[in-house]
Amino acid sequence: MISEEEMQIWHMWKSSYTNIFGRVVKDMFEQTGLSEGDFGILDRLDLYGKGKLRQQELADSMDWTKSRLSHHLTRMEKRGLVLREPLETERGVQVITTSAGKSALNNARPVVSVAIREHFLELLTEQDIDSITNLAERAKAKS
Amino acid sequence: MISEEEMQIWHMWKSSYTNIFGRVVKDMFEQTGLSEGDFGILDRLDLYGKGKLRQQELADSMDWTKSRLSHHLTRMEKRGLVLREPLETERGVQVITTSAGKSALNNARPVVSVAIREHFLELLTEQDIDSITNLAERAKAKS
DNA sequence: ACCTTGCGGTTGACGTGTCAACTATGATAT
DNA sequence: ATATCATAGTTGACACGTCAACCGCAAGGT
Repeated sequence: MISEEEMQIWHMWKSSYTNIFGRVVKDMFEQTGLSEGDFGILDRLDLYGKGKLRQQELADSMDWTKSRLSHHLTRMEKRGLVLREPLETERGVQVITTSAGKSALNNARPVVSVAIREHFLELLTEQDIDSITNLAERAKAKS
Repeated sequence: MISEEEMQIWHMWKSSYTNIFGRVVKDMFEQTGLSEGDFGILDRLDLYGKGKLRQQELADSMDWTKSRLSHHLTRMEKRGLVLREPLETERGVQVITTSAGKSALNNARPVVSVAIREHFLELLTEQDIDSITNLAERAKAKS
């Protein structure tokens, strides 16, 4: 069993995340039309693959299941942000950023920066950063 | 703009939450068949209303929109966990926990405790608890 | 050659959330 | 009494995620 105080910690932790993350995502969506997922995908295509990546690599780098990615790409393809092309050398699919995707990404970068700074980084003390770093370490090790 | 390190903090923070929260939710669902939302609703009905609550109060206490709650209750009603009854004295709807709902809740409490302890509390130092508390304060103030 | 295995990806069903539009009803002002 | 307004709740469309079942294709073993 868990004490009332411990349960409070849990609730505070959840609501902090929900609030902050929600604000960042909302700003981004309102100002750029991109969701977190959209941004993550375009970002990785740009950084790791200069605009192209194999679907499976992409899924791995985002820690997403192939199903989740497949669904998401279907939606993004419909909006003209990316397109899919079969690989010639081996089986599998290349995901390619369209020019619309590129400009959406470039558009979004500064917006995302500002939102993260304003809604998240601004709130953090040095100690918080320590905690976040350490907790991330311990949380990852578990998996 | 944001430095590489700052972006790392953001990513670490997101993935810690996703990992930990995901583990808790998964344990709960696998062992009790309840989602976070289900549990939250049944919990509040029990604590604040001895099994009954007006829909709007419930929504407020969970920080959910009425729409979100309405959708969720529709699903829970279908599964026999709660039922809805119009108020006689005023307009509005009473949400009532069924006996199936009650036993699901009692069933779930210890499971939730264990999961939160194992996946979350175990990972925390005193300093982390401080940080969580303070950040929650600052994150709430903003809204 | 044939069969199995595993990888890469898609699909459909369903739970979850948001948003905007809608209905209905109580409260308030004139 | 009537018009207006706010509150309570529902609904439909759609984005997002998970899960399990499925398809197609390479690689290896026999």
